[in-house]
Amino acid sequence: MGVIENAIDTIKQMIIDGEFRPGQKLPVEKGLAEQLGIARSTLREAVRALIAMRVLQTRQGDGTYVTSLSPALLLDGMSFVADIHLHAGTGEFLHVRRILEAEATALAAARIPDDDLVVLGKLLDEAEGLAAQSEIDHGQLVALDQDFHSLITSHCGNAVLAAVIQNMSGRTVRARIWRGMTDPEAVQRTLAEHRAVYRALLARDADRARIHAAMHVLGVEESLTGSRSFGDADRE
Amino acid sequence: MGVIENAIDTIKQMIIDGEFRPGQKLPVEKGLAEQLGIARSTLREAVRALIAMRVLQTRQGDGTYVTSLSPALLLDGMSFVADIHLHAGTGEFLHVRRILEAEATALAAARIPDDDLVVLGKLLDEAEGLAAQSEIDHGQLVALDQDFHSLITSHCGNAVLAAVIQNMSGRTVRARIWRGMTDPEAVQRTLAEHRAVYRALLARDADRARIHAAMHVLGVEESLTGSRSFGDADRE
DNA sequence: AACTCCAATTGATCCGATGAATATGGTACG
DNA sequence: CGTACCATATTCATCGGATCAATTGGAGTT
Repeated sequence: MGVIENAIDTIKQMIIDGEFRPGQKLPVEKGLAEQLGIARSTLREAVRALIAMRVLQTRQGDGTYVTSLSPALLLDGMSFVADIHLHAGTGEFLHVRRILEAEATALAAARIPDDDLVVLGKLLDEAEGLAAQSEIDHGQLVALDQDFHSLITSHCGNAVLAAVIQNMSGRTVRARIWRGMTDPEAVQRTLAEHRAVYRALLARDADRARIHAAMHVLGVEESLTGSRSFGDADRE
Repeated sequence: MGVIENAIDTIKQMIIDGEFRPGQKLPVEKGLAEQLGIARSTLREAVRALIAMRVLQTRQGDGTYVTSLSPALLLDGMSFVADIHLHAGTGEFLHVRRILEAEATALAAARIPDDDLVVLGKLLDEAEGLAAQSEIDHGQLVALDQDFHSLITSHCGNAVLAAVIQNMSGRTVRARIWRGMTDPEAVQRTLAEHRAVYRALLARDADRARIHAAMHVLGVEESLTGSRSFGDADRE
């Protein structure tokens, strides 16, 4: 095994063993490099790999720190995977999201506080107001859509589940979905589905919430795979 | 934004744009560094980050290549996330796995070829033979368990779904589950659940397969969260 | 006590050199 | 002509040091 891979594993293990704890500051580069018996540039490459995994974080002039290591943080590299597979695998990612989001929405039905139900209602109102305009601001709709879904899933009681869903459709995918909705009717249908989910949550009805959430994502899936209007059909 | 982050994004974008395709060889380090206007060591740190994401791969003496970029490859960094959260978040990961594996098993009921059903049966026979010994080889059981589950989920018809499940319970988690089964009765129960899933698949009964798969993972969840026999209860 | 400013600390970036692994092309042999 | 072997060039791996830039913390001032 290479020196760098070795250093990466050593640092990882030190974290797993609790020698370095979340939020803790690591020794200075020179010191840590000597401790591991490697050159400073080599250590930097190892550190850089761990930064990419969101395990470490550096602040120039200050030091290198272990991140919070929260699932949400560590799993957010997944959105890049979703983005890079825009061409072929979008449907597969959405399928996973459908399975998880249906379940998370059902779980949230029993847990979401009344306050946040009010917020959801306001998000819906805002989105519907936006969609009624002659010039639809798709960027704003994407943001509202993201807020709506993540507010719900954040109350499913499982941080890992919420994080996976969040990253399952990356920002690029989500933006593309809404951008593809040139048909005003599709926008209306999507908003109606959102409201159906909202009503099920209001009624604290987990089963209805699950079904409406699944239906909603399924509608998105079909609008993407059904109508090949995205210019990617040329590749196998 | 830092020079390195810039380089990482540039290379990513070149891949997304198709300038660098899967399997393709990148320019030599010195050349690419000059092209991006950065020093070679800086480029190496960027490349190292992309290697950690499984986007690039280097072969000393040969060159740097773009990987296949398959979802299975890109998502396999997730298992590290699962491993690092052994202490607190195991239950949450298993919950996600339960949701996904139930669905994947149901999907596989209609798709798994007869040949692989035969293989599944053999895996079960082997595991049961192993469990009947006086000295149980837990390592071997873990391997068979992994083969059993991944053979099923690989036939769910969705590579992303299969990859996420595969990584949802990392090797460390899985090993720990089996190691925790000091009670021979628990081993027998687990094997019985495996066989129930197998029978449902044989009958091509998606609903039964889904329920038995969910039941199986749930049993594992409860054996972990119910009996705090893993020495991690000292941390909050 | 609060503020300003400077110096030490620390990561960011660059550079050049050497080592190690691989591929390639040529050469000798069958 | 084809194959096996070998020398060499190519390329990544690792190293050590130099300089730049950002942050911090304390000295000095008000």
